[in-house]
Amino acid sequence: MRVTREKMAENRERIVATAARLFREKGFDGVGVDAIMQGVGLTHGGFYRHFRSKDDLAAEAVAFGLAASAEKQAPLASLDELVAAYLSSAHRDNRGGGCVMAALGGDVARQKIAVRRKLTVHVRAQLDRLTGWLGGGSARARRERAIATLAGLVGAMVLARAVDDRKLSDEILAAARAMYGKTESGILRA
Amino acid sequence: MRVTREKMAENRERIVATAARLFREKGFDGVGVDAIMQGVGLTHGGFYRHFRSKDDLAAEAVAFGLAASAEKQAPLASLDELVAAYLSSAHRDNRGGGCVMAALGGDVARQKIAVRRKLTVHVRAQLDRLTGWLGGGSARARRERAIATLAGLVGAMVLARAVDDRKLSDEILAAARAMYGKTESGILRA
DNA sequence: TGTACATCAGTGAACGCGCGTTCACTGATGTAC
DNA sequence: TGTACATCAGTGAACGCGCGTTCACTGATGTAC
Repeated sequence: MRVTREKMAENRERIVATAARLFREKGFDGVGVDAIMQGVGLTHGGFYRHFRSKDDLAAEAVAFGLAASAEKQAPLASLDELVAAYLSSAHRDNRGGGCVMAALGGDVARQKIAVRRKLTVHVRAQLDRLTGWLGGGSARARRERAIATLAGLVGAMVLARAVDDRKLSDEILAAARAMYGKTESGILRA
Repeated sequence: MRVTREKMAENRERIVATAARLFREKGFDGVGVDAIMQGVGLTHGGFYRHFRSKDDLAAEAVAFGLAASAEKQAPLASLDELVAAYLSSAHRDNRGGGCVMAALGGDVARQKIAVRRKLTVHVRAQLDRLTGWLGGGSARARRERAIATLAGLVGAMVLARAVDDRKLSDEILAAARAMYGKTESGILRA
């Protein structure tokens, strides 16, 4: 049943991508190695030809999800575009393909150090990016606004997903969009 | 081994309180019935004299944690006091005794409906409370600011806990305190 | 290029383990008289 | 108030199940000649 080297590399990538999606959807503890391999179309036994443990995969899957976020953001040219995309109902309803911080932020604190470190690097990068986009004020003030904005975005998405009422969820997203985005009316601007 | 009715009631309460703490610390899937009962000083078999299932307990434990938050907030007289208490390093380091939204917000979306409903009621109450505290502007503007503030507080706590760097974590809390609190300099004010 | 053999990606049964839940049992509590 | 008995909170062994991980095996791939 051996497969070509290219096929094996492709399989490995699909395992990581599938895990990145399932972990975000159901949490680290909510998905087993079996479910991930089944999602890829393989059987669980082969998993350990690719990874030393489930924790190893978790670290790679988180890195994959964070890299995907960074790629998605690359074409965005302003804070307004980012806020509109981030605080959309499409993002809320696409937990498995969305922001790792919002989907797994609470779980990451309980994960192995490799996972936490990768998320920390990402947070720093996001803050730098936001600091660049937030005009006006001292460097320190811009940095503070970047932190408050990132926190607001992540928190709004967590709440919009946690709440069991579509109208309230939509209201949370709309209010957060108004406060964190929109260059004209947004309040977190210089 | 039968115990008095009062003792039984006390045991039940201790199970709920212990579960509320452990669930916040380790997540719903990270704590077993056995660990909870051991935390109370009982054996796991007796659990089902008190609750129909672990899910049942989860709903009660979440309600307990939310009620505890409400009680803690009762003596607070202003947004500034709330923000200072919420965005403290003591709160960050006391996940088991702190905000349910920050500790379990990400997990709640995957829980049974009873849990989600209880959290939703709490979010509404928190927003009403914040709306009352945020002076100035139209009712609609105050409500929007309340939502952005709640999101910012929860998001800042999630990030401060997720990040694997004490200095960055402290910086996140400090920046969020500056932006969401402090009547004078806070930016989310009318 | 063709052949012979070694390698090893993937399979699926099996492992030990911890989970949520059940149950026969114990013995102190609660109650009927 | 005191006695006899029913109740039932808590115990700890046991249940089926799914988990992460291991392993003997298969057979296509990769390589040496």
